[in-house]
Amino acid sequence: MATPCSSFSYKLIASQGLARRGKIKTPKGVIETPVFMPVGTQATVKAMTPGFLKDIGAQIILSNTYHLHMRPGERVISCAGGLHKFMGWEGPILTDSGGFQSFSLGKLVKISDEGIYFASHIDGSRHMLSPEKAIEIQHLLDPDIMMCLDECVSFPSTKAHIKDAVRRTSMWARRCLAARKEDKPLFGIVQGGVYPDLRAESAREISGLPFEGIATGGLSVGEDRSLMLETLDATLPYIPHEKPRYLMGVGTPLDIVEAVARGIDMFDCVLPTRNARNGMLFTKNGKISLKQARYKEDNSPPDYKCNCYTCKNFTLAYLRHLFVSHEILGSILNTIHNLYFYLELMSNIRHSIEENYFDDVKKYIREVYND
RNA sequence: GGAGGGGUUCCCGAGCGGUCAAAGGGAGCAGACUGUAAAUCUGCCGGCUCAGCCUUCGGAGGUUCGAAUCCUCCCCCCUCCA
Repeated sequence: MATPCSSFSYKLIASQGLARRGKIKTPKGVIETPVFMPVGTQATVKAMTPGFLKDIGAQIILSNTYHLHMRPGERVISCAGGLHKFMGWEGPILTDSGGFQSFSLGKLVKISDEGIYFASHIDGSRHMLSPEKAIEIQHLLDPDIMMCLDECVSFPSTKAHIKDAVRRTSMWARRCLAARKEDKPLFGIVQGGVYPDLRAESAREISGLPFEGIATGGLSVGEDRSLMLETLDATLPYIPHEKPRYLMGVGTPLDIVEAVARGIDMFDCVLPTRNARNGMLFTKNGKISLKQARYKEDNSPPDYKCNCYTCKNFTLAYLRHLFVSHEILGSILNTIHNLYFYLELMSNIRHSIEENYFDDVKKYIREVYND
């Protein structure tokens, strides 16, 4: 299918089973997939400098329309020359639409066909995000990939409620397409809760529209892993092979491996960065909680096999001390490590698909991260 | 020497006759975190043979059906006056 954005393309270069190894071309560079996108909601990946991100191999980061609209406002960013210049990150950026905030902001939100009504989480002021507005803001932010405004529904929800969210998400998808300018890649988002028929319906509708990529949203919102994977299985057959497929907001190392095995190309998740700030490290031997007393005098690195700056230079005893003392450096070092772990995992996944041993990676992660 | 204030569970600190194993912080311990209202949130935090019992509110006596709370003496600490 022809796409309206000549500067954007997806190329499949290898596969193993349903798992895909590909390349996404953007004006800001090529993205090797499967890819993990660190989350930088407020035009910053918390506790990281753009330089650190580059050093550990981040290819693309995610930012957020709702948050940047509230503060500092898209005009400030546009005036600064766009999001890349504003935040000092030269690589590709994907901006989420703010649809997820209809889920996460809970009581501060009201939804109608027109759009999402927010009471600002900052000062309580009233705002409305319509599909057209979400696209307009994103154009001003000037990312490399824009996301459609969707309605992300919490779990569990009634089928009627989800059916309505699917209907609205499809309608908004068309309106987003109508509002976007030809040169800016735009991804559609599939909803449908955990109902296979609604997922299929949503996937067919969204896939029938001329998006550059197709995202699956509304998962990992409370349902357990097996249900999430069943839902993915019910969704992916309806999503075209020639476009990148993005599973939004996912997930744990095991979630990612399972989703790659089903043909997902792109991920983003707050876990490595948030959990780092909360004293939890991902390692090749499983999770480490720095607040545990057992690490008080442990002078080993978090992970002997890890080559990140943190593991090469610091001990668990020190990292625990920083965490317990609420020292800023703790957040920085933990975030460097966790993102390095995620990005290295993705690199291993990519290599394993090319060399046909992805099953080994899958098996290994299942053993270490099976909770 | 005189006048006043105070000693509470690891620490700070409320309580001022029963509803007190004793508010609230902190520390400690454990858990959660999935398109970030998150450097956040939750639980535990005297002991036990644990729907009950035992030991605790500077110490020793006493009043009372009942005391961390009232009385007496003693031991410490702080402020002011000589």
